Amino acid sequence: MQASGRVTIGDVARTAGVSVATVSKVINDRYGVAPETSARVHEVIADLGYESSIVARSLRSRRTNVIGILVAEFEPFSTELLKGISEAVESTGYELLAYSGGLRRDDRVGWEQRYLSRLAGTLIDGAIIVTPTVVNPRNSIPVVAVDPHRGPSGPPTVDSDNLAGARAATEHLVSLGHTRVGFLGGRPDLESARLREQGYRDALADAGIRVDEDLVLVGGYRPDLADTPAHELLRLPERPTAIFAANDLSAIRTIEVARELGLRVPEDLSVVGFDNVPESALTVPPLTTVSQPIHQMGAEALRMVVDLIQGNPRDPHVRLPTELVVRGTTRAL
Amino acid sequence: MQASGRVTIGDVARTAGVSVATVSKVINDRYGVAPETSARVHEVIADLGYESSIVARSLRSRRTNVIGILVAEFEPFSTELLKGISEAVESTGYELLAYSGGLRRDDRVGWEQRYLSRLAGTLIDGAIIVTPTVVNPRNSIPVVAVDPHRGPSGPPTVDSDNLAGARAATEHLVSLGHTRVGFLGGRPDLESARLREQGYRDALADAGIRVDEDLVLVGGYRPDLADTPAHELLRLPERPTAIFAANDLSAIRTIEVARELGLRVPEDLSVVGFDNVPESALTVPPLTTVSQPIHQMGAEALRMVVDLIQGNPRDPHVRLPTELVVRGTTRAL
DNA sequence: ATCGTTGTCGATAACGTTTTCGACACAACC
DNA sequence: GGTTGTGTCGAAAACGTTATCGACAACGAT
Repeated sequence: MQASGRVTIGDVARTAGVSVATVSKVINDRYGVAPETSARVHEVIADLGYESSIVARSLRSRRTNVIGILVAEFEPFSTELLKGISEAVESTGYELLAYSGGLRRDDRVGWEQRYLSRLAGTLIDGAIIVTPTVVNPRNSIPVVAVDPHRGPSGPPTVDSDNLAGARAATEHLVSLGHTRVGFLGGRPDLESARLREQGYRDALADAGIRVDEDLVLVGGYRPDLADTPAHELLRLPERPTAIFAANDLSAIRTIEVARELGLRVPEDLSVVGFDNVPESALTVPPLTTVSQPIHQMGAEALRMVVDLIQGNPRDPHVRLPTELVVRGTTRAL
Repeated sequence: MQASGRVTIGDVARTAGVSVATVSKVINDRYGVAPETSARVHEVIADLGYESSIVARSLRSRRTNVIGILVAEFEPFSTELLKGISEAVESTGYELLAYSGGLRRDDRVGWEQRYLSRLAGTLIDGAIIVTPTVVNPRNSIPVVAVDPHRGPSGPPTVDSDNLAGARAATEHLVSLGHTRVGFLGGRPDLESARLREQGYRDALADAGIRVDEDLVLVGGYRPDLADTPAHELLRLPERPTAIFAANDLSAIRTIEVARELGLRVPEDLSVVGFDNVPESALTVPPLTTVSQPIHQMGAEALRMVVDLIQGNPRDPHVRLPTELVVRGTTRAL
């Protein structure tokens, strides 16, 4: 009978000869419906292939069993995170909804609040926001941020030890004899980018190497935003012999730029990345990088948001260790 | 004033001193509202940080500008696809919503229809379903499937040339002198798995090698489902000297199993995968595999579903080429 | 017989939005 | 001064669901 495709609860009710209220009770296992009635309704539901609309359901009752993952874009980091989250969700009974608006180049700021407003209070019970700039603590639903971590008073956060990782990467280059080490930065509004730069500076300072500010450029964690600074670094009169890029995508782009300029990696230029996304192993030679346990970070974020939803008390900050992975793009000077 | 977190259109209306209808018109640029009123409402919207709820909006009007990507699980293939889709969506004005229910081990069948019923007609304008078993053509919204392709009469589909790819993989092994080549199959309900097995058989037949049915086992595209058949193959009295696994995840698991059994790859066993997901480069040595242009497949799927939504006439079947990528896990006998 | 209890069911009001349509004021026309 | 337009607005219905609460019947206990 269903007029236009969709089978509604009304269709089920009509077919089964009961009211929509009763059908709703059957679906949600509410008390107060006779066994035979329930059986009949179940039968009709199976017959018609009815599935309740998430949308209508969530509009009415503030509970959907869906956790939202809000990302600006599906790039390697956020999809790795997604894999970790997906593995961890299996046993929880929650469903996953990863959302990404079609962002224009210019409104890449403030998307977090916008997405949250559009989905929260209705579609999702909790959210994991990936690399948000600002996250408003006074939200209706629990929110966990991945990346920012501005001290113990900040919002619930999962991140990794960016400072130690960047330090290790830079120390690795220094130990190979590099003294002119360039830094291609990340998104300036992110704490992780700040910490990675800090680790770079700390390591150089410890080694007694003065930081040449010409060698410290700002990128944005995206290949297209790495292009200009990479060119700039590699065209310097006194070219750096090594570059530490703030994430793998930038490092990969740096290698490409180096190739375009006729430089060999690692013979003429050593490159280190950060993240250890699977793509980092695809370059030739494979990229030396700092590994973040991204899957584990995703799993932690999921556990945290579930705990917050269910009201379980817990430490709202998790920081996981990083580790240097030496592969093929670094070499002694 | 907002009582419980969420700012609704009602709050905006009250604050601006107009009706909700007027606010709605302002938001949607409908005709019939005075410029000054519009300006005032816009101001209030900015002040209150109002964002219309996707849920309520989509419940009422059958148009959301959101495209759903329905997956059983966020594993490497579907997330690669997601990246391709995400790149292609930028210019279209659509938003992306990737959905994955928390599937239990046993209800991995029929999830496509279930997800579709829950989201379609309401939340999303069109859907891309990744490796569905059945896809009902009589749906309310346009649906593009990635993977199945049962002839020109099937539903709109994007896939790759599985047959040629599997053929190339097997021929590669044969050309290296392998005659006992095992096949670790994929999800039996998928056309791609069928075709990959067919390509394997064809190549062996062409080479004049009889197919030993003991060497053809069924897996399921997942590491856990590859475990048993991998063990089985490698414990055979007459062990195969090479294994062609129907996807990279299975191939990677096969390598691990081989290691556990004390076999060296590629010295004692050559392994070829299928897909060329980034993870395939992470193994040591990196995996020889058949490359599918997954990003491009995602982009094609997106273009197709957008065309279908907008009613543009187009060929509902796209098949992209595959290519053998020889890396480190294969060696001459 | 009456009363409370228990079990079953359905009307109905929300949830936040869009859309339709009628109300109203005002200007312009004959 | 009536009639017709034109511009602006709001009341109300609708979307598909859940939650509340009252109606009703059957039944056992007084």
